[in-house]
Amino acid sequence: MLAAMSLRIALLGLLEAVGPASGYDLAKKFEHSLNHVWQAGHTQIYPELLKMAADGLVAIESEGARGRKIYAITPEGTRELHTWLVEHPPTVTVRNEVALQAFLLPLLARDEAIAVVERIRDGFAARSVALQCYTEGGVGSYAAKLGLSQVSAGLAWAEETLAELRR
Amino acid sequence: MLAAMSLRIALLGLLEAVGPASGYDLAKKFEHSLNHVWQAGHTQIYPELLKMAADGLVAIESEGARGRKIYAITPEGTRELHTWLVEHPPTVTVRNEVALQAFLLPLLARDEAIAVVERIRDGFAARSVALQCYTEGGVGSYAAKLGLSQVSAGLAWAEETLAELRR
DNA sequence: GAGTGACGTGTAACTTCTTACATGTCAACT
DNA sequence: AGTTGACATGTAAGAAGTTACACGTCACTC
Repeated sequence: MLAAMSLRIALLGLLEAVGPASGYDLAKKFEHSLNHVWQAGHTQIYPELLKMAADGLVAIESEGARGRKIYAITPEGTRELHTWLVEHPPTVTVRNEVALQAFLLPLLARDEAIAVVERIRDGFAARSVALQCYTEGGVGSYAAKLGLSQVSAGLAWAEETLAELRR
Repeated sequence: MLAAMSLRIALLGLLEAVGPASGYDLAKKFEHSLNHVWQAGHTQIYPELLKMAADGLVAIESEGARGRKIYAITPEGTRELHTWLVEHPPTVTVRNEVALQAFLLPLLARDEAIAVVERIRDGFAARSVALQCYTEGGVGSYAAKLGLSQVSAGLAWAEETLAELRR
C-alpha cells in the first residue's frame, strides 16, 4: 500500500456513496461534483479501475450496452476506504497557479497587476457560482461548503487587493 | 513552450525577486515562503535549473565554496516570466486530500467524522500560524494574505462542521 | 581528532498526471 | 440514408513529481 493513492480513494468513495457505476459515470462525477476536490480524466480513471479490480477493491458487476462496464465496490474496497478516511493524516500539497501569480504580483507594474488580479477575481467568482449548486444536501455538500467558503475568502482578497492597488 | 511549466516560473520569479541564488537557496524558499504556493524538492529543482540554463533563461553567475552554483536570471528569463504573469490565465487544478476527506465525511459514523474534522481543524490552525509571518511586507505578502484568508475560511468551516456534527 | 549536523549537488527508479491518438455504438435529426 | 453528437472504452508517449540513494565540504563541539 503506497503513500498517496488518492485517486483510488476518490473512486472507492464515489462507488460507496452513489453505488455501482461505470468508468464513464465516474469521470462525469470528477468533472462536476468532485471538480473542486480532485481532478482526473477518463484516461487516468479507466486504467486505475482495472488495477483496482485486479487488487480486489472493486468488481465488474455487469457489462451493459456499448461495452459499458459497471463497477461495484467490494468489502475489501470498503475496508480500504474506511481505513484511509479514519487513519490517513491528509497531506497538504499546494500547487496553485493563482497563488503563484499573487506571490509574484510585486514584480509587475501597477496596471498589469490590477489586470492580473481582476482576472483572478473573475475566476473566483465563476467558481463560487459553480459551487453553490452542491452546498444543499447530497454527497459532497460538506466539501462544497468548504470550497465555497475558501473561494469566497479568495474573492474578498481579490477585492481588497484591487482597492489597495488602485489607491 | 509547454502549457504548464509553473516550476520554471516559480524559479524565475524567485531569482527576479530576491536576486541570484543557488539551487539550495531556492529549495529553502520553496520550503518556507513559497510553501503555501508551490512545492518542490531539490531533486526537482536542480535538474530544472540545468535545463533552464540550457534554454538560456538563467545563467550560472559563479561557483562558490562546496560546489555551490549561483544562478542569475537572464533578460530572456525575465521576458518569459513577465509574459507568463501577464498572459497566462491561471488554471485551477485542485487535488486536495483535505477536501476529499470532507467530501467523504457522510460515509463515516458520527464519532469518526468528528475525529477527522478535528484533525483537519488542527491542520488549518497550524498552517494559519505558519502563514502569519509572511503577511507583513516583503515578497510574497500578497500570496500570504490570500493563503491566510483561505486557511481562516477553512478553520471556520471546521468549527461550524464540528458544531453541526455534535448537535 | 572524531563526530555531528547543516551545507550543497546530483542520479535513478518509480508513480502520477496530461495530451494525443484510436475505436466503436446508439439515438436523433434531416 | 447520412450526419451529428452523446455514449463508452481504451493505449502510448511524455511531462511532472516523489522517494531512495549517493557523494563530498565545512564549521563546530566534545
